Amino acid sequence: MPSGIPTLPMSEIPVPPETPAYDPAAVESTWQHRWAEQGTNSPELWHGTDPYYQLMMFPYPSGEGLHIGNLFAFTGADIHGRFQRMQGRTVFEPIGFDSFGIQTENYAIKLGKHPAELTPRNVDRFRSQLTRSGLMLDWSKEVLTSDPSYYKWTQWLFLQLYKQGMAYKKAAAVNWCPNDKTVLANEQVIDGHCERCDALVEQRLLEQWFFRTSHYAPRLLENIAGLDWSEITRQAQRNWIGRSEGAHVTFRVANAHDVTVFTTRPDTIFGATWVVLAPEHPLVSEIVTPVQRAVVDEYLERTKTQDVVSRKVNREKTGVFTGAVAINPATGHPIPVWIADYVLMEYGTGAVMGVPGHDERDFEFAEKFALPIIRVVSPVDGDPSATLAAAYIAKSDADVLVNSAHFSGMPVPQAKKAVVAWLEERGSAKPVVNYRLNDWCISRQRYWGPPIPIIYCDTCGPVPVPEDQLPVVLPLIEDFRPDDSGISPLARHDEWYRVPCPQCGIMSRRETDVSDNFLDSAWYFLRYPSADRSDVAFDRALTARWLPVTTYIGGNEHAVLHLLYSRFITMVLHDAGLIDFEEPFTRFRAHGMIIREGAKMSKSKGNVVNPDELIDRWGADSLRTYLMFLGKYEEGGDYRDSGITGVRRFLDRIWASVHECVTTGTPDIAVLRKLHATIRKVGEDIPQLGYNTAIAAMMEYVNVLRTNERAIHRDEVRPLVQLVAPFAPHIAEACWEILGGSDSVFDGGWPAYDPALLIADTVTIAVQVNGKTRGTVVVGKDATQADVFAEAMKDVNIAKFVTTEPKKIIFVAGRLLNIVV
RNA sequence: GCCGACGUGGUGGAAUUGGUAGACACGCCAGACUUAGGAUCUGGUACCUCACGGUGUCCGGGUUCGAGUCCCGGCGUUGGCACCA
Repeated sequence: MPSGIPTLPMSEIPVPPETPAYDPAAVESTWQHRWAEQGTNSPELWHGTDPYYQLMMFPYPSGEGLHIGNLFAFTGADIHGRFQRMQGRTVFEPIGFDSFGIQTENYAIKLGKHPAELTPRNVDRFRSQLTRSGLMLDWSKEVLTSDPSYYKWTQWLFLQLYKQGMAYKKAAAVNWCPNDKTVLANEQVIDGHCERCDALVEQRLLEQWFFRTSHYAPRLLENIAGLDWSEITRQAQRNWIGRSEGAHVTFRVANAHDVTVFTTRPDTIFGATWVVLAPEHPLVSEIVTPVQRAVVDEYLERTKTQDVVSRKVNREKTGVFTGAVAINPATGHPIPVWIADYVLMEYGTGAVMGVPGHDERDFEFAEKFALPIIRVVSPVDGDPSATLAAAYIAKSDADVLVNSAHFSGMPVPQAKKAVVAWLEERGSAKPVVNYRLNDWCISRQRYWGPPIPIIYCDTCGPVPVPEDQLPVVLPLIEDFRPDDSGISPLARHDEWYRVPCPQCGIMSRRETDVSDNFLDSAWYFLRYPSADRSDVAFDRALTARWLPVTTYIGGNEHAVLHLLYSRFITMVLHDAGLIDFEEPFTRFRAHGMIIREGAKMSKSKGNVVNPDELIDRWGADSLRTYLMFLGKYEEGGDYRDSGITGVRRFLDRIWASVHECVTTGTPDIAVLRKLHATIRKVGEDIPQLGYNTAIAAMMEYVNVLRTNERAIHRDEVRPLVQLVAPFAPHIAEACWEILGGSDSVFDGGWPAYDPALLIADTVTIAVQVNGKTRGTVVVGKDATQADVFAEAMKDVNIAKFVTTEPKKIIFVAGRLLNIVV
């Protein structure tokens, strides 16, 4: 042992006091009570220095209770928050419950209970589970989205959007889930099926409230570049917003309005041999010729009643000719105008030009209806007259236009601009950027949500409920279940919805839809600091002090909707002058998912693990640490029952070391070196969520600490207790107290490492011959290439491979020597 | 179809970002202490080989003194978008 300090001979080791067994249940309940009594986890929001807002995605309080996935997510966020606190920051780690919404309502229906009865029960269970998990939560700022004191402000928020012109009502074909009996947002429809229950989704036409998310599409996209977020999440948002550059091109139609199409390939216009409208396109009825009227009407009827699946999944092309003729603005040739449901009214202008030579869908359409196919793009050395057996999609920037008048021979990228410019001069095109992002439909024909605060008056029209009359309280009704009438359950209660108009006083009617559950969660982070205030949604000064959120941690299943809606709401509030920032989450990290035996945990697979049982058996500290040890936090991991024992042993050894340690003598220098290396490693890993490797490093240290029969010095364990504290807070507090720490270990700072102790006197250098490692040599830290080579040649197992004069020697100081022969 | 991530022992996973592959842990094997062990402690554990040694990070090429890491081409798993013009 290279230690300068001799270890004590056995006879001089003081007999350690009897070590009490580590009893997690006792330790954890003691400290949970103490934290609650002393308000340890409730920071001083007005005066605390260096505010750090550590946010975790609040849970929906399901009937099953907290599951291991929640706990994994929360623990990771909690460790990060506790670490920041130990760095001296004032950390605010709030919690609440997303207790409104369809999930809760459906669960209540399934149990035959009322959601208002079920919710408090579920929330209570969650509270106790979260508490016994040892999270540093500030319960004094809890929010509950289904409580009038919260949804009053959700309704207020709706009114702010309304005032800003960001909320509007329109009749829209909506996705109707026949099973949940509700309208679904586009994003809740997966391949034509309901995201929640997997039923086939149908189309229905209803009057709906929308938020103008599309208005913010450019900014929502541009700002992504400046966000410190997980890259997968940023990518998902970009895909969802879906920017594409192209042009609007106008086609003249005889005796009717012009038809404008959106295209990303204006360069292919010489190959456009028809124009096609979406069935819902407003120009359809105007354009159709009398001869074609009957067949068009029949087609419209067919597509209208068609369910979403046959449209989205069965992609056989259908369509009808309208009888109308448009003029291709590039060629001047007349081309037919068709109607087909492969064109979507929601995207672009609801009309496209058919370029069968260079678009797969158009090619199919041309084949089916025998429309002409013209090649207008070709590889440079290709034959412009070669027939097309399939759509040719330009793959190379070197592809050129052909059969395109004076543009023939021009490379595609250049032609995209040139053709638009040329058409623009003639007044038939202009460059545009189009976004995939649609407006957000927030109406729900359900019961368990905030009533939308609007009153319909026969004389005044839609009138917002005055802010001083909020909240519009959701009445307790027994017949809250939806039926397939398509109207909200509240619409069955005229005693509730009949109210005088706030403007003129005549008897009017409340809006009976409630708002989307995603609206509840799109602003909860603004509410937390001001949760105890009943006079404002959020206090302006407090908000300025605590927001934007410093670090937000959550699941990537919310990468698109929740995060995008939150960003949208924040932007609107910013533009309304109500807050000073336009992005709510400075830093966002997506955690991975916990799987078990290679599969996602689910009740149907029977592989769910119950955190309560695990805490009973092993303790919350062991469970927390084990969950973090499974794998990279941002990638998740595979849960196995057997693994937790290793972590428990690790904590047992810390417990034993704390009880056995002595204050006499001095710490062992080799142990100290390892300790300081560990302090550095853990301190570097935690901020980047490298929890698994941080734990491994601490385990390594404990292995070194407990090697050999020697007395462990207090100064060798005290910093370890601090390092492990974010992971295993209860045992750390108990150990901290035993070691004489006053107050909480979380207010005791973070140990510093001594750089001098990280520099070893000797280094081990790998010696390779022709790139193959043949051995190692131990040399002084400043050894030169010659020193190392000489040392290496003393080792016969290395020297025997060096039979001739080396051709070349590569030396990496402190690392390796490679001898090339 | 478009965009992205990943692929390492029996298992979960490490690897200072091009420098001793398999840290840490589970499991397994052996030993110690025990009336006992699903407790604790010690040692071993990628594969082939008695050994010398050889092989090895999905497969095939390449760059390099040196590749799990970089490049090209496949295969597989997985996430987002998708009749989006």
